Amino acid sequence: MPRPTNPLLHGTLDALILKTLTWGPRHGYAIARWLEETTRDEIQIEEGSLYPALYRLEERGLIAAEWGTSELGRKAKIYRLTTRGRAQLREDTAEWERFTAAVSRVLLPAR
Amino acid sequence: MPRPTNPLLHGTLDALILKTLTWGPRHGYAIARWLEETTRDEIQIEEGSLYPALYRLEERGLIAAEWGTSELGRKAKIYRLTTRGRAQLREDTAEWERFTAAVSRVLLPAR
DNA sequence: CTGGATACCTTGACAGACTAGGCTTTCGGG
DNA sequence: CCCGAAAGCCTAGTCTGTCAAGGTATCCAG
Repeated sequence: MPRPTNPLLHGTLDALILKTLTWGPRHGYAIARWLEETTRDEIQIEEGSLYPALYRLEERGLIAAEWGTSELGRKAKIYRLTTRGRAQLREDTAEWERFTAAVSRVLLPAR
Repeated sequence: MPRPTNPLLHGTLDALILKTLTWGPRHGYAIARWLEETTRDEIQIEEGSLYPALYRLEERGLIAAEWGTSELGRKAKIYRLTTRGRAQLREDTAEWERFTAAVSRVLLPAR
């Protein structure tokens, strides 16, 4: 039973990527693996979503890329969080908390 | 300063509408007003999102419509939750809880 | 040598919220 | 009496962002 494509991810992926990079620079493929592991496969990161997201973030100056080498010795594009990215993450996180709190007030009242 | 269009809403609007109708039948306009009030304006329901969403839900048999009269005596389309809608809401809510829990594990670790 | 994992990239489709209009009716104020 | 705002509903088109499905190249195991 494959998980249906998840519209809930809309808008949160960027923040998830930024947060991942707070633990240190990583290449794209590793970011996806780490996210899936951390969310216990609850959130699947498709490569067709991942790479466009990385470009978006780089273009906005929130992350910076540099070609390097993966742990396994492969060529890989290593991303790191910029100062602006760190600030954006704070904003995104706050926004996300406000939003989920609002939805919870509707969906899960009296808990 | 208008709030930028919120991609986070993607996918949650349907559940919010269904949940609203668990408190009794309402017309579209009232659903939007109730949601904005309950979320303290945190979530703005645009009519361009609302009405298409209502059609979607009606087409899926999750809500049912009937022309009637609003509290102010105006002509209004009154929606009520169907049995299938109630079941869908349970699923959507569970899905939403799983998803937000996963995101929280990433975004808000060690809390 | 074949298949799978690692790693990156891209095109096109699609879903869904939003913009920006439009319509009618009612009501209150000037 | 007129005008504007609020109550209600509707929709065509745009935009954003995820996804499916392809592609490339390298390396290693069997």
